[in-house]
Parts: sequence; C-alpha cells; structure tokens
Amino acid sequence: MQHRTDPRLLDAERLIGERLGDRRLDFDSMLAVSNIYRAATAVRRRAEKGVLSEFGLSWGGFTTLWVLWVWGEMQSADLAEECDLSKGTLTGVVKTLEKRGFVQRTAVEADRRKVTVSLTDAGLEAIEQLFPRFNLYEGEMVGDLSTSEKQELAELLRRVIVAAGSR
Amino acid sequence: MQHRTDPRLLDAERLIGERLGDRRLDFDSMLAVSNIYRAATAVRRRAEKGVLSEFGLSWGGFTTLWVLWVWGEMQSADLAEECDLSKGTLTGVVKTLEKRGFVQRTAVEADRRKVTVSLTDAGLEAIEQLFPRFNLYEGEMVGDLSTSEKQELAELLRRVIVAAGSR
DNA sequence: TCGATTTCGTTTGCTACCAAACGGATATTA
DNA sequence: TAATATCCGTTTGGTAGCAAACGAAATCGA
Repeated sequence: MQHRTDPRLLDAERLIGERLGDRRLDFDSMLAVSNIYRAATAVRRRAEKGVLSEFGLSWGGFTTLWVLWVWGEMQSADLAEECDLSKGTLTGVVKTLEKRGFVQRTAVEADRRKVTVSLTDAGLEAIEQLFPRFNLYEGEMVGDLSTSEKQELAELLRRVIVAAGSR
Repeated sequence: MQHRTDPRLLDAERLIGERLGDRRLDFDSMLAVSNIYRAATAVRRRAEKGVLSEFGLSWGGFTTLWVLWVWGEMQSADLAEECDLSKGTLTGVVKTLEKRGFVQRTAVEADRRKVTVSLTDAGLEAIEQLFPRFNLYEGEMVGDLSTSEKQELAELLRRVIVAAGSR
C-alpha cells in the first residue's frame, strides 16, 4: 500500500472478519459497498456544513439549482429525473427553493397539468457564486487522489450505478 | 475503455462540459464526487426495495442491527458513532427497531444517564437470516467488478473518507 | 361526444436525518 | 457539601426522502 490511510478503518475491517469467523461472506463486495455509502455520507455532510450552509442549501437543493443552471428551465418531471429524486420529493425541494427566492414555478399554458421550474435572478447569482466554491470543495474531498485515480474511481462507480440500476 | 458501461452516463457528462464552456472547472473531481453520491443512492434504494423491505428495515435500521450483531450489546453513544449517525437520529432508529421487536434498551445501574442497546432473540434471528441475503445483494451491486477492482474501489473510497473527514 | 383511462404535480403519512435545546445524573471544585 | 460544570439520551423543529393516494387535466375509444 503506497499511500497513507487511516489505520483505524482497516482495523475495524479486520475485526469484523474475526467476529464473523467462518461464515461464508463476500468480504470484498461488503467493503466496497459500505465504503461507497460512508464516503457519500462524509462528502455530503462536509459540503452541507461548509459551502452550502452559507446559502442555506441542502445537497438536494444545490443539485436542483445546478441542474437548472446547466439545462435551463425544465418541466418538473424531467427535473426530478435529472436530480435523481422522486416527483414527490422534488415538490418539497422546489418549495424550499422558492421560499429562498432561488427558483420560480411557471404554469404551462398548452397543458395545464404541467409546471416548469426555472432559476430566478437571485438563484442564478447564487449558483454562479456557489459553484466555483463547491467545485473547490469537491477537489478537496478527493484531493488525496491523483487525476488518473479520480478517473478510475469515477469509472468504477459508473459501473456500480449501472449494476445497481438507478431506479 | 475495456468494459461496457451505460453510454447515457458519459453523454450527460460530456453535455455538462459543453454547457459550462470555458469556465475553470475541476471536472475529474466533480465526476468522482457526484458518482460517489449517485452510486450510494442507487445502492441504498435497491437494498431497501429488495432484501430490507421484507424485514421492514431501512438502511440505517439494518446497519444498527448489523453493528449490534458484530459488536454485541453497546452503549447508545458508541452505537451512534459506529453507525455513523448523530445521537438524536439513533434514538429514533432504535425506537423504530424496538417497535419491530428487534432490539431492547437497558438502563445502566452504575450511571443512570446511560442506556445500552442489544439485540432481542427476534433481532438475532432476523439479522442471521438477513445478512447472508444482504451480502448476496452487495455482491450483485458490485458484480460487474473483478475482485481486485472491488479492492481498488474500497481503497480509493477509504482515502476519500479520510480526506472528507467522517465528522 | 362522452365515459374511461392515462398523465401530470401535489398531498399525505411515514421514516430518517441533523443541530440545538433540554433535563436529569454525574463530576468537579471552592 | 453546595454550587457549578459537564455529560448523557431524548425531544424539538426543521428539511429530506419515498410510496401511494389524490384531483385536475388531457387523451383515447367507441
């Protein structure tokens, strides 16, 4: 192992092996999956306590703003899909973002069941200020990895996403 | 790229690059971090809809049961730490597990502020039935990866966890 | 054209999650 | 030993998240 790591993590892993003894167990898969989850939690918490808290945004709120910035005004269902949220959850997130004045809803005349969501001026300003700082945080979170390791990590995860099936 | 992946994922990534144009942007870090989050979400959802739903357990509930199984009876604060949950959240999770009859609380005589949590017989039976099936699911979720790739993934994530700081 | 079906976003009811406030119990210190 | 501080788990108030039920609107069939 050519890089320093927190030795406590490996200790815990070894201990688990001892406790489970001779049970048949796919240890490699277990560690890969549980580390995905722990890493995601750590990364989300750090982002929410750091950059995002200054704008009163949750991870989901930031994602929504980001998607609207990149893709522009979107219909509600597409936005939920792109943010990887259920439509019910998106209603709540958009409601919160509306309260903060970052997004607005617009009824669609052609089909009055539909609603589009778009950034307000304040929302545009927020995401333009926020994104560079968020991207710096992202860099810190994977700062211990080389460029090729980051790419390798992203690629391995891409395959997990496909295997798990995002829906 | 020697493995098949969902081409839609890479398309979306390419699109983002186009939309952001010439903004300075750490693309590799962004993809690594966002894929960590998406993979965790996908993996959690699939587990909760599959194995865990049969026992009426959330991811957090399963984790708690698992930790109690491996470590045995624990004091509430240590359990929260080990499950990577705030103590307030743990109170709620344990409450739910109590309702299901899987765990029990015990007051500590020596220090009456403290409470220990342990598996009931039903809880022991549940986790012993559940774990092998959960482990199979874990295997499926990373089934597209070779053993050394799983280990590589776990190791890269371990370094992210340390860099992000789990608290 | 009008009843049935489908398709929207929202609402509802639930669990999960956090930070911060709380209140009881233990430690500390004057 | 009495006042103070600290340490526990719980509660509170908020957002987030899902599935399923819902109501309004559009579409389809006959």
